[in-house]
Amino acid sequence: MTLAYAPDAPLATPAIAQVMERLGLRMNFAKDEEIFCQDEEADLLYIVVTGAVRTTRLLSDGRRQVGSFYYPGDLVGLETGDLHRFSAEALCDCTLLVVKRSAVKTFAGDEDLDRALWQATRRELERTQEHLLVLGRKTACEKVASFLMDLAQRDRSEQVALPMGRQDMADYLGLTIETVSRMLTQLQGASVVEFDGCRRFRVTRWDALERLAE
Amino acid sequence: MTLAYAPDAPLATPAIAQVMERLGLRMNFAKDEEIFCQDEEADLLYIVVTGAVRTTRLLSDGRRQVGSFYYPGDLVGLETGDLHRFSAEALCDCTLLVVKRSAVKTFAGDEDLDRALWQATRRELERTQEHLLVLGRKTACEKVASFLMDLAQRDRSEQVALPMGRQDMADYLGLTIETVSRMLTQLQGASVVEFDGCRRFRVTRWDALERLAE
DNA sequence: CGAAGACTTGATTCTAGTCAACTCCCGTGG
DNA sequence: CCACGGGAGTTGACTAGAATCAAGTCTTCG
Repeated sequence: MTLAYAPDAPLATPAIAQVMERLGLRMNFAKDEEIFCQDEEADLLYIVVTGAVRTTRLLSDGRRQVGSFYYPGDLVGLETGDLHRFSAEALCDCTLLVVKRSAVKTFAGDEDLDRALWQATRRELERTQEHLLVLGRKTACEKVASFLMDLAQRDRSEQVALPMGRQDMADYLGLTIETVSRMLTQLQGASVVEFDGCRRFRVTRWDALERLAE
Repeated sequence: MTLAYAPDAPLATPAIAQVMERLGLRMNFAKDEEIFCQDEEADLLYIVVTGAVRTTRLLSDGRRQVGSFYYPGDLVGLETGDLHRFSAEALCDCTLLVVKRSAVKTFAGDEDLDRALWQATRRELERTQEHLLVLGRKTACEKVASFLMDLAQRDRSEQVALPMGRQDMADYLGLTIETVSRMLTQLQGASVVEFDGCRRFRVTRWDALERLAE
């Protein structure tokens, strides 16, 4: 069954982007630089302008879960009440628009903005629910296939870039790097995808990928 | 590390409950009756009055993921854009308050209501993120332990009721019923919890349960 | 060119899944 | 009230899939 779910639609609407442009500050982050930290107060809201961001959460013994990846146009920092429940880090050098929540709040009367932020929160929830299904009920191969599928759908060009390393993929999918690597090799062996170096691939058989992603 | 996370706080605020009381309809559902269906249009919003509800999502081959359980005071049906991404079913005979989204929309000017609904969506997102962590990075034992912990925190009485069967627990935790059963036996063997029949338990060692839940 | 880090591959282990039998409830009807 | 039956839950033996441990190889970058 198919769901009306567009993983590639950006989270920020024009209404939000406009306000953030007006009130916000452009900031650059280096690869792996921390944008905000788990358990820190959630003061700011971000839009990715260029580059990509990951959110992560650590268990006390060091196990890590990647919550999500964010690309240009995505709102980051919604995933939260008063405290950040995840950390956010730059996946590569990137530029973000940053704005104080309190500054956004002075626009509270602005119905469009409120509605847009709520809408964005709902879309974030939808993404998280898709992710839940992947973690709970898919095999390693299905996880990796659906991950590549999501990326390829977002970036419709022939060559799809993987902005994250194997460890990030593994921690996103609830696997180890070795298992991710093996599944990638397997998908290549089945001529479903074709890698050109380890950070760039091409889907050679969409139907097969779709079927494997379940 | 501890997070300011209260899994037992109901999702509906007084502002929402008040409007729903005014505009809503009380409906009864029998055990296992469908409340709404995956891929159906999302017209209605629900508050659990008595009983409990589960949301589920099916993969084409029959694998099932339980999205969440809802108890009295919880809002159900937020988890959605225009189409329901999950089905909802009564876990036991239960009563819900039902209201049309469009009816709520006529109160759009009501800032409190809008804010409360957004807030509720954010709390739903938080719950989903906690669930994500459990599915992605915890072992079978930790999954079961943290599940029992959540239940026990919600229902602070000595004897905690399990309103769901083993299959629902398994599909919520991404396990099989056999594994859930084994882990429950194990936790009992370690004198962490004590079962009185298979639908009722008591936490005998909170510290141990907390440690096992990670 | 050399070194460090990222990725892949192989051998082995271990956790959770599968399949099958068994037990315990619990409700029903004699 | 007890016997029976069926569904839910538990337990055991075995298997499969992913994790772990340990080399390797490929990249990238100074």
